[in-house]
Amino acid sequence: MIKGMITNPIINFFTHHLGAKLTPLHEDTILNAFKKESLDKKTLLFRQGAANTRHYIIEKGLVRLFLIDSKGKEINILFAKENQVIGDLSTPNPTNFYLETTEDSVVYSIDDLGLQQLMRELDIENTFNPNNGLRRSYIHIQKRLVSIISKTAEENYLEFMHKHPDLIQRLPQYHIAAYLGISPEALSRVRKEISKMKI
Amino acid sequence: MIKGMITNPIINFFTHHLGAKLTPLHEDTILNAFKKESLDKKTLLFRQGAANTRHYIIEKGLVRLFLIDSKGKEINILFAKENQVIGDLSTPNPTNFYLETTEDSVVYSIDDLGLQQLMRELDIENTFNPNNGLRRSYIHIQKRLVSIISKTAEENYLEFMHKHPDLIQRLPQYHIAAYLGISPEALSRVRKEISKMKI
DNA sequence: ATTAATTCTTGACCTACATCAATGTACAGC
DNA sequence: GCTGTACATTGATGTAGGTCAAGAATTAAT
Repeated sequence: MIKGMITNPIINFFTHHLGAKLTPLHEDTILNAFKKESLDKKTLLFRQGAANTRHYIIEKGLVRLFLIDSKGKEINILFAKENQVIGDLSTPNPTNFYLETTEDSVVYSIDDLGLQQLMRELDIENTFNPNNGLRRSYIHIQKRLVSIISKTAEENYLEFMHKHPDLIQRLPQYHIAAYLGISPEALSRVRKEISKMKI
Repeated sequence: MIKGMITNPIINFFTHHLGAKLTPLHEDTILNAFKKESLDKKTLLFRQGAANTRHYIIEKGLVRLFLIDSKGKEINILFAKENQVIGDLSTPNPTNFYLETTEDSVVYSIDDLGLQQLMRELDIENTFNPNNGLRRSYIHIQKRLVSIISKTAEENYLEFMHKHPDLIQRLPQYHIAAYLGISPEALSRVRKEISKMKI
């Protein structure tokens, strides 16, 4: 076991997010279950209609989950960066989403069946954990729904800024606009207003 | 075991939603873990700030989970009717929500600790079920977020109508408006347009 | 049945954000 | 270093839905 292994994003996910305690043997089993890939910026990992989409753990880079709405416009559902997990929960059923890198990235992936098998092997399958990832994701998206309904574009952008100052740097503005549910032009104007305020 | 027990909403929840197979002894354990209450319309089950809020299974009636946004306006997060489950996932932490009956209702409730204990006793905690309720709820709210971002009030109302024709009858319009994220006046105008179209 | 309380509708006006089009800016490839 | 492509800004104009206020229609209470 080399030292760097401890901070491997997969191991990190299993220990921190799921609260599992792992033996070196466990770690080995886990690492072997995932597939590692290095990907260029703007690589599509899956597209709408694909079945059995995989779960991805990001080691390096930035990835976005998005869809194309009935008017043909992209909406960003979720971003995932280093040590975060992303995928479509409706897997193995066909997805409505696209998953794409927005930077050169290194990712580990596993399909849903593989993940279930792994969880079973490790005997940490569905620990009915009040703080499990899905529960937190649900709470998060619920808040986002409320924000989009009740707050202005400016308020939502400011909140995004405070929560994700790094993403403001790493993403083009039109991707942030497509996450906030506004047009790129509107975001540009919001930013102008904010910069006025700060002076 | 009387015959009616089979269709008890709690037993129904455990068998259908969780896919558990229950012995009569199990059923007894489950039923004893819940508290039954009969409530008048507009009864508040919990309010914002309350800790350790309970999970509710509705036997009869209709209940809404809502919050009051930063501008003082109510937003309906979720409705639950017969055989449905409702509660706040951040329990046992303090909630941001209010839970209120919109009709005279009969409900069964359990606190989060009790539910976890029950699941452990029944040894059904560890079913890593890809179609579990939370996963479906997440997918549902994700769709709703996209709809609110990308569709018009009219499209969203029509969709609600098709999915929940019964709730259209049972809820006052301002509660539906507060679910769709629009004002009651706007909903009234949307309905007028729709009724024009139908003629 | 009358009255009172809720809920719904309508009109007038307003505002946040969308859309379209043009111009500016900054990187990336050669 | 130039040139093309991607991204951001700005202005002009349109529109969905908000807000406020008044009245109509239901529903509930006595």
